[in-house]
Amino acid sequence: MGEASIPDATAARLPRYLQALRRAGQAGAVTLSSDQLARASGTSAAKVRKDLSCLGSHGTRGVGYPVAALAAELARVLGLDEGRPVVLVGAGNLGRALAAYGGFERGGFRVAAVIDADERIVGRTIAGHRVRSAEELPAVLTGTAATMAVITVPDTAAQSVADTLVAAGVTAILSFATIYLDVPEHVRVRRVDLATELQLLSFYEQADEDVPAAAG
Amino acid sequence: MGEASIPDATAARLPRYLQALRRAGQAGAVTLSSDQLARASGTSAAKVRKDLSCLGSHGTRGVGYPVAALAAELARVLGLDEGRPVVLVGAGNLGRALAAYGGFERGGFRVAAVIDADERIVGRTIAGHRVRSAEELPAVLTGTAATMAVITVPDTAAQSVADTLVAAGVTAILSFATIYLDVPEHVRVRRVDLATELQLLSFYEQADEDVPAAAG
DNA sequence: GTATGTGAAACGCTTCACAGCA
DNA sequence: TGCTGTGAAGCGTTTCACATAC
Repeated sequence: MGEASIPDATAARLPRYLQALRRAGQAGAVTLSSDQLARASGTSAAKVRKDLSCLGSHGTRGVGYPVAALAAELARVLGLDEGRPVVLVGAGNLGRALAAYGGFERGGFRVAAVIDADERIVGRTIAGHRVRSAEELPAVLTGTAATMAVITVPDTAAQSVADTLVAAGVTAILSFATIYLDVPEHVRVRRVDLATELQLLSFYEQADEDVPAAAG
Repeated sequence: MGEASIPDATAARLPRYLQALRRAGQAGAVTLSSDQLARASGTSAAKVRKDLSCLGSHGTRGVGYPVAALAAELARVLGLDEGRPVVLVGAGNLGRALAAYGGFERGGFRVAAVIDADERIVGRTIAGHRVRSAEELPAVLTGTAATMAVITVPDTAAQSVADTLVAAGVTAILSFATIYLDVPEHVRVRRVDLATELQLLSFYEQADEDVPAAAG
């Protein structure tokens, strides 16, 4: 059949394959070999083949993978067939930047609403959306049928926002707060944290200095 | 001894431990058990103990880990002893938001310079830094001795910026571009991508819908 | 000839279970 | 009694190598 059950490590790479395929398609490519796809998505050819074999056999031996068909298949598996509604909570610097960044639309999503607790911001228009107040959050979620949310509020408010979101039926949260959110088991949270990423890079820099003979 | 060689999976969790410890310390905690630390950093007690054992024995049986001493040790291992200089390339919406976000300082870093190619932005002051032109990049890197950089420029410019950074001695890059950067082996790149994160969340939502019997 | 699809081996990470120490 | 530190077992991921198909 198709995707019986996809390993976590594979799932985490599917969005990157989709991105690489779309870019290659826009550049005019009709087929891509596992090696080319690996290069464009920063993995290895063996991983690409193993990963894509989870979705069924879409490649042609001696030729490669059909760019358009595989991109469509990946979009389907990822649940991106139609612009999925996402609610953005927090219209501060970061929230506004993300809304303007275009990452939502580029990724196949639709900003269904923008929410902020600060009354000075409520009513403004950001990325074509009138910012709505925190009190409206439950009603907005019901109205838009959104089950995905992005949180860019300060740490102190993040847990309370998450609780409200979960109570209103949200099951997937992308959080830019630095704290670890406590949510029910059926809710998926992914965290993005600038400081953590930089610190990890810092660690590897230091480690490489200590052992400079690695690439003898 | 100390950290003979730290596994990748462990290294990736060290920043989270540090964050949790600093927060607990500010809240007045003196010691933390592996279970408490696990809860605060979103992992498991077994992982915490295994991870921290890589750094040597810093815990006390029957008591837990000393918050202040362990935080200091982690900061040392991560190379955060003094505010490490980081160069921010790209002063658009996202770059400005990150600079204002406070993630650099909170993480133990210092913004050494802000760079942008847009002449309309050059000369403005962002987070206390006068934005400098792209031509100044090599000189700025030499002058600040920065080896870490954050890239928030458009995809089309990202590879060229990365090349310049690498040529000027940068060995760690945090990129918000969606493309995969091609860099020499000794350079570490970490990518943060809103669309990828959302797509992965979307996949798990869809998967959970298809198999709703998972949690009996 | 060229590139996919896939079993099998190798590797690393996580979990378990408990000895050891305060 | 409570919690750390750690060998060993269990599990998932990556890599390898090659049969298979175009």
